[in-house]
Amino acid sequence: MDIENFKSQFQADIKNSIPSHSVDCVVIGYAQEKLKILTLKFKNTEFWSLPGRFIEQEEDMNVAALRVLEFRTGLQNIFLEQFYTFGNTSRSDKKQMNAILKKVGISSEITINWFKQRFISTGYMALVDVNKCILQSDIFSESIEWKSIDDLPIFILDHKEIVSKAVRHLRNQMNYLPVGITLLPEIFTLKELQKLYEAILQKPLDRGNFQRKILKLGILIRLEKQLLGKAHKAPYLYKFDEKRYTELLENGIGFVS
Amino acid sequence: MDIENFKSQFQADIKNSIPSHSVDCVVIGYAQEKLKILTLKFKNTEFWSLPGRFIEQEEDMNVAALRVLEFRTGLQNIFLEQFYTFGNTSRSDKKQMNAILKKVGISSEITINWFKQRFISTGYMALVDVNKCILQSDIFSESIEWKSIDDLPIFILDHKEIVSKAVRHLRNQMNYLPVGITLLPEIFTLKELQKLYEAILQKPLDRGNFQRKILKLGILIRLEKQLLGKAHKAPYLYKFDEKRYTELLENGIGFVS
DNA sequence: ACAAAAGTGTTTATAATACACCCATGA
DNA sequence: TCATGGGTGTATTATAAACACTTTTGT
Repeated sequence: MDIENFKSQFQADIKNSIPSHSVDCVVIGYAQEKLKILTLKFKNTEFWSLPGRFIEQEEDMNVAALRVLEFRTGLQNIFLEQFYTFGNTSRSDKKQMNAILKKVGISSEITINWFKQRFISTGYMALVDVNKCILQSDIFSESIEWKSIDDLPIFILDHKEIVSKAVRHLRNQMNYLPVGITLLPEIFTLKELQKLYEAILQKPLDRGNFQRKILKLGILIRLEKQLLGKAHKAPYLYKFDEKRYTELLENGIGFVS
Repeated sequence: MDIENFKSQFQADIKNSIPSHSVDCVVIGYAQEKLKILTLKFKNTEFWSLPGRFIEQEEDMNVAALRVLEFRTGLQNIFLEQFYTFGNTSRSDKKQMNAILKKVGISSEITINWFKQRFISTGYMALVDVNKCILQSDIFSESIEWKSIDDLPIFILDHKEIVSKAVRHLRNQMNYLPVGITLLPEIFTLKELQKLYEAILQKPLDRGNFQRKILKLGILIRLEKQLLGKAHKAPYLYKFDEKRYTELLENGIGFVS
């Protein structure tokens, strides 16, 4: 799709969307022992944003979120959860939006006026395996990247606050979220699982206690040992017992050490 | 204000509000050892609703919620917290709205069309002392009442679901919510506090363990004994140490026995 | 004296925490 | 054989849960 086609398609889209309301997604992944957030960079600027979307008149709000996620990551059946709706008037910044639209090269009155509205935005948190994502940029953005949560770029509007509220939600609701099964590859070691938990909780856990507690839950299936070529005992590999994992999640899987 | 004035005022209000979005409040009180919900009955119908409001163009969303609460209860500085945003298309029901508006006696095209929109609604939970409220009805409603949470009336649209999600939020977040200080009168006995906790958690608590745990927290100030004229030991009266209470709430006050 | 409910104490079971020990592996 | 990290065991402490004992009060 070329630029002009994209622009007219976009104008058709916004005509069919409900005004003043959008969804913004905080897509959380995990790599190099860090939590990662999916971010988009606006063309010719240093501003980044979260993947978002408007809501069509005949579309459920969570479907709107799911669609933008499918578009951006190429994944289906993504786990996502609404965590907060941002409704302060101060979150719109006409000046900043104007400047960005200009740099990006949007001149259409309709589009500019659309973005000048005061928006209420509902935040969704999604958990994905970064290695399975095929990232998709668009006409507004010059790149789409995973950023570590302790090294985030400059965001537009209140997107920084949206991210921090999502991460807090992740931490608070950890015991009720399928963090292990969504953020890790299918097969992993206990060490890797522990590192994930430490990344989320931001504190070190006792190795022995972590292992005993999580094994006792019966949500892990032990596979053969991993041959690393390292100068120490080879760790077992594990995968999740999906059925039991989801059963237990209902009542919360607590293992804060 | 007479009916015609009210109607034209209402039309002016909706002109100044953002379309497609509203706030609905689940106002929670406590009386007769039961949790209570504030409900409004539509004129000439058997349908009840939650107190709600539209959001003005230049108004923060939580301010919109606060305003409807102040109007309905006569209270200021109410504790309230957003808990979920309801965004399914199925939640609008043009037929039901039409029928109700007719019964209520609304004939204005503008008003009817306004209510025919598809709305996204953000739910707020509020905690109040029922004895301090001065309830305020309006031109649409024939009464405003506290209903026990286990004996709720028939609600319009998805308001039943909104209530149950609010109550679940209350239960889940109990340790982070100022339930005692908002729902009870200033002065109370430990028994009364325990009954409140039992009403929220929906399970009986051990008296001895409850007393010891909560006293150890240091959030209660013991007053003189209560003279009941009953054939048993008189209980102490207590009030909250507000400063310490709010300090502890930050990290959660856990005493599920 | 007795019943009823308040206040406090005791016992037991369970879980959290810290850390120690042995094992497997490649250099 | 030594260092490294993996798997498992144990001792200590803290918390939860059940319930027993004593106190106060009006009848």
